[in-house]
Amino acid sequence: MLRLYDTLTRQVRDFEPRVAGQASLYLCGLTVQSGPHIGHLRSGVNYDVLRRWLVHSGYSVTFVRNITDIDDKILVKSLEQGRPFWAIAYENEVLLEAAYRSLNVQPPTYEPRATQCIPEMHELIGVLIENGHAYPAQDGSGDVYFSVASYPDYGALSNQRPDEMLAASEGPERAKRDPRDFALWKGVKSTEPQDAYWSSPWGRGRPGWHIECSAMTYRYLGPEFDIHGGGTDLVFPHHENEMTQSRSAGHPFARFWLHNGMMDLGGEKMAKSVGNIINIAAVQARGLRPVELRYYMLAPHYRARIEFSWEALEEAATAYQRVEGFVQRATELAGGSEPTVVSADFAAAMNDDLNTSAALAALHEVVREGNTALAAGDLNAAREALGSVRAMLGLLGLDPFDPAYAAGEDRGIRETVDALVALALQQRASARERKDWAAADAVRDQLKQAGVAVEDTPQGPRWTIGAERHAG
RNA sequence: GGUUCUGUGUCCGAGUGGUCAGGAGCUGGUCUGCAAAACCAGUCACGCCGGUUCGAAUCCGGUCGGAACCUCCA
Repeated sequence: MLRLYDTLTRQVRDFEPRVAGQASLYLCGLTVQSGPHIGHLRSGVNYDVLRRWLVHSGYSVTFVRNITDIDDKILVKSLEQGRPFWAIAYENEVLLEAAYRSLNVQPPTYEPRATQCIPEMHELIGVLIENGHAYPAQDGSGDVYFSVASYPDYGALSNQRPDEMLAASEGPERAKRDPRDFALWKGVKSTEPQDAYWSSPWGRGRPGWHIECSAMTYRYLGPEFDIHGGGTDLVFPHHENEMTQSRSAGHPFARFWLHNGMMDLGGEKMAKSVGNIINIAAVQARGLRPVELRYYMLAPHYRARIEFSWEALEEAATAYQRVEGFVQRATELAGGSEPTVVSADFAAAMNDDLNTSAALAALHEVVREGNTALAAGDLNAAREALGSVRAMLGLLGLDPFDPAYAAGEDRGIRETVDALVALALQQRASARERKDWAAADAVRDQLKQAGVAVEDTPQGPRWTIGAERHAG
């Protein structure tokens, strides 16, 4: 039985889906105002693992992850660059998709963009105005606000009392009745790109931030769905406001609220505005692979904060390589095995609020057993361990044989390298035969410099192309 | 001011009222011409002060430190 920590009730609860056998998930995706950094990608990886685990647990999963393709920052860039807002949004969306792919994050079932749901937003806002939860501004600005005072439970998700909150200040205070009221619809401003507006019953304008998610969840998942996820930084005001407006419209909304911890660097949340960001390209420039980054992100629990450091990432890479090494050697020696069953410890860990940290510990147990079997020549036991290890790796999206990680590997080149290395190893073998250790080691050292690591095994030498470590 | 999270061994990082986290590192051993990999053994712990308890790192109170949110944010 899967148990998940729910932010709203602030406790770990049994996951009971709305419809037996089905699970509906909504993840607040990114605002595509720039390329993603690894902090952004953490939520994608975390919820990808949740999704895989739900599928493994027998659920039919509908997973929606949105793209916010219009917001203040995108509009500012639009003006700065003299390009339509959608050009900027789409450019960054493409970068985001590439980053997800490199990390083996599966595409969601649906990936709506905020601007694709404008009619649904209008409908929702209309309902809220009708039932007295929202009001069009009286100053002719075209803004429509949600009235926080109309919803007694406001603050339930973030556990705050409205009277103790600092007043929100959403730009110039136009015509809010209460400073805590938030915009559902923003009327035209002469200072913004004029191609970023839609007509509406309240005049030309653009969406407020929170309404998009309420509209998209309703359209793709219905008035009630199982899990709503996002980073902890979204709890307030974004998720609080989403829940408030959807419930005010009569929708029960999310049954579970999941929030992942932040990726920090230098003691602060990784953020472009702080300037402490690391992206995938920087990781690769350091000689580390995306799959190793993914392992690093799954090593701690999803709700824990990660204080990023290269040292810790490199340690994680070493740990992953240990697992990877077993998978490769076991496959070579014991023959391939399709993924089989996960260990009981692994399943228990995953069911316990997705404790990937404990799950990885369970994985390493089986890897060690498999290595022991290989050392003892017990190929049956090794093959059994291999199947289990691959099953567990697959659920974490870390299987080294996953085609997602083979991208960019050119088979033709691989064969050429294979032949060249074989030639070099022949020379080394003959040097070893005449006990010319210096010559033999020279061959090995040169291969090493070229990025080819040679190991002698009872079955003869084997070689692997290691990730090139950074040189300082 | 309010809300929430957090402080574990050399490092990363789980967890539970009493019995092994796991990984990285280091030391010793096995194997190897040497290495590498692997295996075996060892290494090292719960911010501080009180309290509850037969027993607490795990519960409670206090205290010190760090972070997130209350403004755009994964």
